[in-house]
Amino acid sequence: MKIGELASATNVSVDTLRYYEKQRLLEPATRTDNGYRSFGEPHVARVLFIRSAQALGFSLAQIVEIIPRLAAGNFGRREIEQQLSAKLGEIDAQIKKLQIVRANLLNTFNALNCDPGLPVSSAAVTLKQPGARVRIKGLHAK
Amino acid sequence: MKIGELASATNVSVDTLRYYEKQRLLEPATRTDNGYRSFGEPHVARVLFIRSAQALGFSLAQIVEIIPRLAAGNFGRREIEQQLSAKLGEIDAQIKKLQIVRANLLNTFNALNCDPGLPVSSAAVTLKQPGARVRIKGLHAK
DNA sequence: TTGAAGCCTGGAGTAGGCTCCAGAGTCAAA
DNA sequence: TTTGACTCTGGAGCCTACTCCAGGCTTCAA
Repeated sequence: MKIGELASATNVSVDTLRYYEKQRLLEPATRTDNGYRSFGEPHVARVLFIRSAQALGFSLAQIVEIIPRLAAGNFGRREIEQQLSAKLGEIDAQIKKLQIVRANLLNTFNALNCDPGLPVSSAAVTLKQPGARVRIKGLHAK
Repeated sequence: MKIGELASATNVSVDTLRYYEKQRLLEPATRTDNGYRSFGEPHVARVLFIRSAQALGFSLAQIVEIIPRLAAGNFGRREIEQQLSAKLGEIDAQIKKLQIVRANLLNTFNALNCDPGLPVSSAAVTLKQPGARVRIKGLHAK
């Protein structure tokens, strides 16, 4: 199939597919006489694999590293488990970080609601990391 | 104080401080005879404000927009509330997204643990968006 | 035959927030 | 006086994952 067909089959743009090829995420397609790329079913599977791995939070750099080892078959369950569990840890850390930001934001918000409407001029917010109280100078929480 | 001192006081690199000045996040420092920048306490407060706002998830572009209005005092509580609440929504959306990714990852992981250790060769993972079951072909969840 | 759609290549641009560099001047301590 | 730390400027580079472009060839339907 031609690149446009692969694009439709995978819902990935032709530009992106050429980019994947250049990044060695896809094996170079064979070429027809006119120089057009010719892809097969394995390419469809590969693109879907790439997209799924991305959805799991893996970067293209990580994926490009995993692929040849999968292909060679020397990628044991234990290794896959390690990669997945490392990724799980990263995601949990990221969620935790966002939750801290969220809590900080909420504190700022609450401080705002409880305060008399002072003029905001040289406002300065100071935060401490985990679940910190937020002070807004000039709008200050007492 | 010199730029290195401001850097120490705020725990922000000199490069970053010059970058902030260039981006108009910091008022241009006055200069001493030798051309060195000279900062004062307000600059410390400003840098801390910038970092705190960043910690709350605001981009520098958003911060640079907020600052002059804060300085001018024409930034009402309602407007601040709107900005904060919009940001809260963004963060919640981001957390939700990560939780989906996390669930997908966990599914992949579980599928792995329940399966007999088949050789992984042409592995292909397929995902559906929310809380989807994950199949790993060649390692497949039957 | 014509025109549109699709394909090719190499290369540049995008966003965001820095980070690093060269080459030169300044300053303070030993 | 020398050394080393610090400062200055303008500009380039980094990272990720694309996205777009020009200029040119190929294919296909009308």
